[in-house]
Amino acid sequence: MKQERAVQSRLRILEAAGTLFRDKGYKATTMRDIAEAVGMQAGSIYYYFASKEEMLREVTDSGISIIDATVRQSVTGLPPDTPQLQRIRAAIRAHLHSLLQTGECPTAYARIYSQLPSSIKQRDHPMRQAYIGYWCGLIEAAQGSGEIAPELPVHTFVDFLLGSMSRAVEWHDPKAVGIDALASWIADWVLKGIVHRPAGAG
Amino acid sequence: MKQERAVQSRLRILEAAGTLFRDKGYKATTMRDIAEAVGMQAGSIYYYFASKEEMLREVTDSGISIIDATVRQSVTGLPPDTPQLQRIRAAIRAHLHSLLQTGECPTAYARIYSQLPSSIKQRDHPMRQAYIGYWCGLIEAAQGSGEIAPELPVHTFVDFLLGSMSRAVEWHDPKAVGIDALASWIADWVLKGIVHRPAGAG
DNA sequence: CCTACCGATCGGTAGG
DNA sequence: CCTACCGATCGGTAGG
Repeated sequence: MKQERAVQSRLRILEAAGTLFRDKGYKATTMRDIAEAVGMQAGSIYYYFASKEEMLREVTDSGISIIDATVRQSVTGLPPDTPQLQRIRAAIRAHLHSLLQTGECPTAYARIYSQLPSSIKQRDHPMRQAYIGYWCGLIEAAQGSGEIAPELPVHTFVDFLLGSMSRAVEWHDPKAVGIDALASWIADWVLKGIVHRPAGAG
Repeated sequence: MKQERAVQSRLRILEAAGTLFRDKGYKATTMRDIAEAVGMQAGSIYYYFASKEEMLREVTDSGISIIDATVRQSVTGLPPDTPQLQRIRAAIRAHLHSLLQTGECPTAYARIYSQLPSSIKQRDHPMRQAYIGYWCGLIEAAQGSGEIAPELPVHTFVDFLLGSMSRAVEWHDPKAVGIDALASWIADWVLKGIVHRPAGAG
């Protein structure tokens, strides 16, 4: 029916907007860019969205939601006796997958976050904090089990780790290194370090 | 004399532009924003700069140049017998200092790089590659001396490390953690890892 | 969904 | 450096 079609068009527009926001930034993307990408006239977008900012809101909401859900599911799906370090590894892999492979919204979120209007940043803040808090919980659980150094400043480390992965969208080349290999490397680097240990500890 | 004054005004404009580019992004910053920040009229800026893009070019040039020079000097200034790992530590500290403390251009560079016009990206490419190459050399030297694991994929690791530090401009809070402390932590994390080693190796 | 259009604002220029 | 202004383009609206 007609409502089905409208929902489809809405999604097509949102996908085009996410792609353009990701590639050009929010301000640099015009309603006419988005309209052209879906074969419409600029004014027609307002049949589906109240404003440009509403589109941005939906793209960022979708971005952080997908990342959060992907990571939590990947950890929840592990056997109950999985070591904490393996949970962290699964979370790293899932986070990178969501950023580099799920679609345009998570990538757009990682790329344009710093220059979002403050109204959207405020709205986004609780979800972002919840996601960071989940990661802190993962690290603290590994400290509790003795797998991670107890003196590690957890929150700063989580900021560092999440930031390092967000930046991967700028330099990762899927033709050179697969996502699973990259995730495994990054996990090795931050868990075991890169110094040479001939005895093979870690 | 008058030329002195003109040079000063040029610098003031460039500093204001860098600050605004850093905080709002390139497209979202208008010539009228910049003019207002230095107490001029919008048209007056064109007495000093041919275009908005010329200002962006000077800001990004200055940004990467400062980062590159700061890091190289910090390593060159070390005693000749300094271990390779200590050189890497010095480079991490210098890179973070240049990003978080030197001024607006390095921060602007790190923040807006991904959305630069391709003409500027192309112009910037050699300097960027040279900087990344310098880091690869530091890591390879440490592999040569046996201090870093020989199987480490150097280029990917450098992308990861530089990206992780660039992102620190988004989350670092100088009131919570000083730059030197942060640099030391990050060096510990990627060199030694965060796993708990009661024996205290590394 | 399109046509036709709006007020505002943009980067940039002419002339002083 | 300012005043005054330009053509283009922006987000958004009215009416169908």
